[in-house]
Amino acid sequence: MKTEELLKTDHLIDTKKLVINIMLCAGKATTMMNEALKPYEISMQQFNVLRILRGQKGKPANLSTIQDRMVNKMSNTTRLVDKLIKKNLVDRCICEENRRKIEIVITEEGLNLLKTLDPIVDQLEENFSQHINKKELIQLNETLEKLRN
Amino acid sequence: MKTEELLKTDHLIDTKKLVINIMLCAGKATTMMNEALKPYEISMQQFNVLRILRGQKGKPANLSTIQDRMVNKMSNTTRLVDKLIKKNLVDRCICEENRRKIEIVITEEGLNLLKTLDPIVDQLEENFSQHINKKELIQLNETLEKLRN
DNA sequence: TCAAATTTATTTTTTTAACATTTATTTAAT
DNA sequence: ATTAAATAAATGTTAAAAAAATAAATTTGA
Repeated sequence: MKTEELLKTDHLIDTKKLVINIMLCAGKATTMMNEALKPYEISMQQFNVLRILRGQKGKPANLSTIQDRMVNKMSNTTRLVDKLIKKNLVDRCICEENRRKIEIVITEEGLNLLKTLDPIVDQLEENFSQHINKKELIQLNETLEKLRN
Repeated sequence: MKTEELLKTDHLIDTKKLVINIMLCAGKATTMMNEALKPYEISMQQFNVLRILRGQKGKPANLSTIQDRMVNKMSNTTRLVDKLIKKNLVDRCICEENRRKIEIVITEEGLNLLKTLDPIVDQLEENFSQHINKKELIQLNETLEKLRN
């Protein structure tokens, strides 16, 4: 094998490793999250939608806004929101300016649930990065952001 | 707010970012993978099981071995293997030494499919890390491995 | 204006995952 | 040797997610 090919193969191994590492880390984070949220009978996706809505600071969000900001863009946001409505964590009404759109807001109850969950999730996120130091953490975020382009 | 608290808050923001970044990157990789595999009517998980079996180099694997090595430990490996059998990509028989176990091997057809998919997936994995340089790639893998502990 | 295209959301269908239960086999204990 | 416990996988059921099809409202452009 030529040197060039060797270098190429070597690089390929690292890129393969990267994909696996990313998947395993994401899997670990997902498992941690779901376990922490389980007692509250809320899924990670539902939790994330609630956080997106809180981030709106009262301003209602429509479905496509939520979908855009969701981590796992799932196709069926309607039903995800349905479930949150059933639990009284969010409210929905049709937007009067553009009747195709719906307006979704987080309820008081939803905000309270988030208030309960916040410290739990904070702790969990801290734990997730407990094996790396501050410098590595910052560096890691920078590199991961490049990957997302 | 005291300096200590400020530092803590600051750190929390970075750990939150990390979790989101990891999720988004994993989501991107998953999407890329699934799209590439779609024309071959095989899911990422099925593909990974095939690769695990190829890695056995002829030596049969039993269900729990496969499950252990899978990236997303799913509860239902039996049915995943069922689907691969239906497509003639793997074979299954009961292990004679311990008849509780089953022995799973990849078929010639499965190996051929992998041969077709290999360059496609290689390319995709290279693309995934195209925005970072070699040094960053190696550093990234090292840090991610620490996270997995 | 009014049909065609686009946007936004919903519904339906299919696939996958999660959970509990069951069956078959083996190992260990009495 | 017989029973109980443990292991390995399969099955059945229910819930969740993904994909595809449909529906409704709005824009656009002749």
